[in-house]
Amino acid sequence: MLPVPELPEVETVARQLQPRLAGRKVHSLRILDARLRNGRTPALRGRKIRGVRRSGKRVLIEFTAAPRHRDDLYLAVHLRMTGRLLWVPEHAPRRTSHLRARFELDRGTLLFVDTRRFGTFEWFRSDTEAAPTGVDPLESGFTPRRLDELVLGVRQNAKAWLMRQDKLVGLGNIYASEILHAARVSPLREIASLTSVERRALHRSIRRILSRAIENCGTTFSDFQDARGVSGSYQSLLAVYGRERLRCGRCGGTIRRIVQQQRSTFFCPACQR
DNA sequence: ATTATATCCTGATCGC
DNA sequence: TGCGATCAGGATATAA
Repeated sequence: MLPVPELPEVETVARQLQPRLAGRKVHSLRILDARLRNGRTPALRGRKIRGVRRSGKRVLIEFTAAPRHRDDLYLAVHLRMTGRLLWVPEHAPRRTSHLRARFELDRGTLLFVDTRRFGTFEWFRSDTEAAPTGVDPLESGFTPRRLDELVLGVRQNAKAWLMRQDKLVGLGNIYASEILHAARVSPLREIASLTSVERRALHRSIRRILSRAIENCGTTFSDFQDARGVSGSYQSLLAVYGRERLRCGRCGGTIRRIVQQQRSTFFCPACQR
């Protein structure tokens, strides 16, 4: 199973890149896939990387101003399905398939590899401009009250709602199922019909599942020099996703797979009401 | 205005 | 063994 980058995976990528890239000077950027050139690609020569962090589901790379470029610059990399940001120390000229862009740095190279080419580059001049529209579920502003406001008047089912990036930013197909299971809420429930007790459980589950995933993602993506970079223990954390017909670890019921919004949803009908 | 659906893309897997 | 069909899903454009 491929670890599709949702919030915890993107957080992990950003945390691992930060110490390696912060302070590095950029010699050049070569974009090899024209799809990554939406509008103008700003000049990078002479800029340094100030830092790398997560912004919603995107990796935000912050560049300093430079003598010839007076403004700060921000690049938001959206990994979508198969995008990988790989840091290669020194000059290790490796043959990499699906290479879409490469940053030559004063020490090492940053590669953007993306088999399915869904990934995107977006350039911004300030971090407010780069900020996502939805609420970050791990920020302090995401309170139970805020959740109440966000679901107000929405008539979608709980699964579809959780994946709306204009409400909460960062959840995808896998964690949406996991969170609903943790909250004991059926994915079929209309989101605005949840009781206050259920909404409270949902809020808790969103934060708990994401935090726990972040704690464990170090083992999911452990090695940025390996283009595969993915190993096993991720799967053992999943309570329902990909576990159709298996037993629910909480109640012993049988996990079911249904299709919502053309996407698989996994849940336990016995304990998710 | 809000919600549902088709589309992008390519490697892996499935069925015959 | 081979080959076409199907599946996977984040976000967006388009349709309802």
